[in-house]
Amino acid sequence: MGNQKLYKGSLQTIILKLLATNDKMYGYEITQKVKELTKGELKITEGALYPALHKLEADGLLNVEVAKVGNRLRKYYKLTENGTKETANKLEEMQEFLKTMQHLVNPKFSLE
Amino acid sequence: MGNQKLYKGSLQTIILKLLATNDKMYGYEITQKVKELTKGELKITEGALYPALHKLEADGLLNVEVAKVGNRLRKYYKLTENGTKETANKLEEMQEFLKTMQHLVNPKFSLE
DNA sequence: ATAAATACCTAAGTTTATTATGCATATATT
DNA sequence: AATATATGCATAATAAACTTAGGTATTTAT
Repeated sequence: MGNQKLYKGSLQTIILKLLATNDKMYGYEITQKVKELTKGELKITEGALYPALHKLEADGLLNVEVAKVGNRLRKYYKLTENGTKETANKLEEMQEFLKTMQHLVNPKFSLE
Repeated sequence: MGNQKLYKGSLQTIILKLLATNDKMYGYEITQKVKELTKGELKITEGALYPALHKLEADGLLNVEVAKVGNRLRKYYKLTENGTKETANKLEEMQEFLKTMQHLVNPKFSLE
């Protein structure tokens, strides 16, 4: 597993992008999806995830809908209208960041 | 300018990479070089830079050599042998991070 | 039975940066 | 000549975003 600390600052963007692709997801599902998509390279800890979800909800970017599956709770999160807009912004910023960083650390293989 | 907070965690790698390319540099020069290379997208603050340089030196990855230019001091930093090894590691981690992130936020344009 | 997986959560502490200062010399502008 | 900007170093207080460690409870696999 690579250097986890490089991912600092990108958690919100990752969550928003997943919800843009998957419509609605619950917390545990997000951790599993990220693990799967990154082949174990990135493991979202719950101590980071849940506060992040609560903040996104407080900021009006996510809606929550509680579901009961068997005897257990699930909280499904979904993008609000504002959340969809903000996702586009954050993805653009992320793309610019990745391009800049790629250029910085390896000019030969820059994306532009 | 994009989202500065995405760069959190990558400062050490950026410094090491610059020193791998430019042999020796002083602090202020690093801030200017980064601004130039990123076309103003990333501005290294001095409050982040100097403590980072001191830490890299304390960790034995950099050597410092003081020079006097006119009446003003410059502290030239240079990779140690260990620093060169660590730079290679950190650049590999960075490449993996960038690839993973690219894949996460935009699977279509993934680098592999 | 017991362990591991699923599912939520919070609090203390750490890391890494930003913001705000401070000091001093050199150069450009009014 | 006075003032602002650029060069060059540095630290301290604060903030942001995590990790680590802990808690509760249900479901499935061993």
